[in-house]
Amino acid sequence: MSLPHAILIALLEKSSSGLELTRRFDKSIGYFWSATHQQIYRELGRLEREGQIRAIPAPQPARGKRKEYEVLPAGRAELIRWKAVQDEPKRPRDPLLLRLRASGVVGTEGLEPELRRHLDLHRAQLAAYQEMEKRDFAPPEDTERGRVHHLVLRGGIMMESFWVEWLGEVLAGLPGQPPAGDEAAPGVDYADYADYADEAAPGEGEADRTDTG
Amino acid sequence: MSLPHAILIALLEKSSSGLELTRRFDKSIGYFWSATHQQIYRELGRLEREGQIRAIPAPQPARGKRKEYEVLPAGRAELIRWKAVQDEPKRPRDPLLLRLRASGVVGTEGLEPELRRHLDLHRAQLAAYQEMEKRDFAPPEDTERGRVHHLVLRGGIMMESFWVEWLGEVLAGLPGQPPAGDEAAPGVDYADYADYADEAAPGEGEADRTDTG
DNA sequence: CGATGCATGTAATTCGTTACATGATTCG
DNA sequence: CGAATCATGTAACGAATTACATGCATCG
Repeated sequence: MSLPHAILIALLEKSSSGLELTRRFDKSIGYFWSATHQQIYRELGRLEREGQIRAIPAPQPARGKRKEYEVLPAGRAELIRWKAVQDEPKRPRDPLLLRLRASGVVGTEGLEPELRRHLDLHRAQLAAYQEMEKRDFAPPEDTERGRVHHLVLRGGIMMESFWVEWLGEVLAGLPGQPPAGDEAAPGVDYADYADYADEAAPGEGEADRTDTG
Repeated sequence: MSLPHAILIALLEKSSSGLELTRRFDKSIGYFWSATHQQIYRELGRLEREGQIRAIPAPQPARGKRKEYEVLPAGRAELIRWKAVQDEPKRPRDPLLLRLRASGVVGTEGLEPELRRHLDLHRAQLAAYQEMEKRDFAPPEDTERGRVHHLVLRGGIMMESFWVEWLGEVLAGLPGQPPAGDEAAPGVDYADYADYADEAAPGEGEADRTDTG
C-alpha cells in the first residue's frame, strides 16, 4: 500500500495538479512506481479528506478546473513514519518468465518474437536511462536529493541491464535444439524431472524427510 | 491475469492437489510467480468449472479430503494460446525504491538498516539459487524442459545479482555525507531540481539522439 | 455555437491479501 | 476420546485495471 506515499513524495518534490501528477508518474517517478490518473484522483481525494494534503485555494474553483495540491505537515509526518517501515521484498510476478516456463511443457513456438520484442524495449529503456544519467548527473553530486535521485536512476539502469543480459542469454539458449538428439532424451522421465526441480529446496539440506522419498 | 496459467503449467509438470500446489508455489514456480492457497483454491474451482482441469475421481470424495487435479485438453490448448500472447513489460512497483526516493525529501534516517536487511535477504536468495544451479543443472542440458528451467533459474540468479549489486552501491553512496559541505549546496534550488529531473524525458530529444545502444 | 482537447472525476470488475471456518487424519 | 495437524474451503476488504461520464477552454 504505497501509492499515497508515492503521491506525497511527488507533491513534496513539487506541488502539482492531478493531471500533472499523472504526467510525472509517466516519467521519473513512474519508472519505479506507476499509477493511472484514476488511481491518482482517488488517492488525492482520500489524502485531502485525511488532512495530509490540501488543494491550494483558487480564485474560482469549479468542476473541470485545474486544482493544485500541496503537502500539509501531517502528510510529511506520515511519509517520515512510513519511510522507516520494514517490509519483505516481494516475489516478482512476471508473465514473460511464466511464458518461458510454459515452453517447457507446451513448446517454444511463438515465444521467440515476444522475447525479441521485450529485448528491444529494454534496450531502448536502458539507453534512455543512460542518456538521463549522462545529462543530469555529473560526478560530484552536491545535494542529498541529487545523490538519491542518481542512486534511484542507477537502479533503473542496472535493472534494465539485467533484462537485456538475461533475454540475450535466453535467446541464445532457447532455439538451440539439442545438438544431435531428440526431444526426449534417454533415461529422463518428464514427471520425475518436474518433481526433482520442484523439490530441490534451497536451504533445507539437513532435514531428511522420510515420507516423500 | 496469469495465475490460472501458472496453475496450468504447474499441473502439466505434475498433477497435484491444492495444498501440493501451494507448496510448489513456495518453491520453484513461486520464485517468479507467487500465490497463496486461497488464490489457488479459487482458481482451481474456476478452472474446473470451465473444463480446463478436472479432479481425478476419488473412491470416497469428501470435504476435507485430498483432491488431485489434472489438466484437460482444453486447458492445454488455452495455455498454448496464452503462451504466444503479446503483452507489455510492467513497470516495477517497489516500495524500497520509493522509500529511497522519499529520503530525497525527508532525509535518510532509519532507511539504512532496512537496506542492509534487504541486501542480506537477496544475498541469501542468490546463494540458494546458485546452489540449485550447481546441483540440478549440469552443463549438457538434455531435455527441452531442462533447458527452459535452467534459463528461468538463470533469470532468478541474475535478478538477485542485480539487487545485491545495486543495494551495495546504494549503501556505499547513501551515508556518505557531502565531504565537507552542508546539506543545501550553493546555487541549487530544490524545486527546480525536482522539476529538472522530472522533465528530463527519455525519448523526446529527437534533435541529437545519438545512438548509444 | 459546435468541435476538439484538456482536466477531473465515477462505476464496475477483477486480482490479491487477511482473517476465519470446517472436515479429515493421525497419534498419544 | 481429544489435541494437533493436514487439507479444503468462505468471507470481507483493499488495490489495480478498464470503461465511461462530465465540465471547462479555445479556436474556427
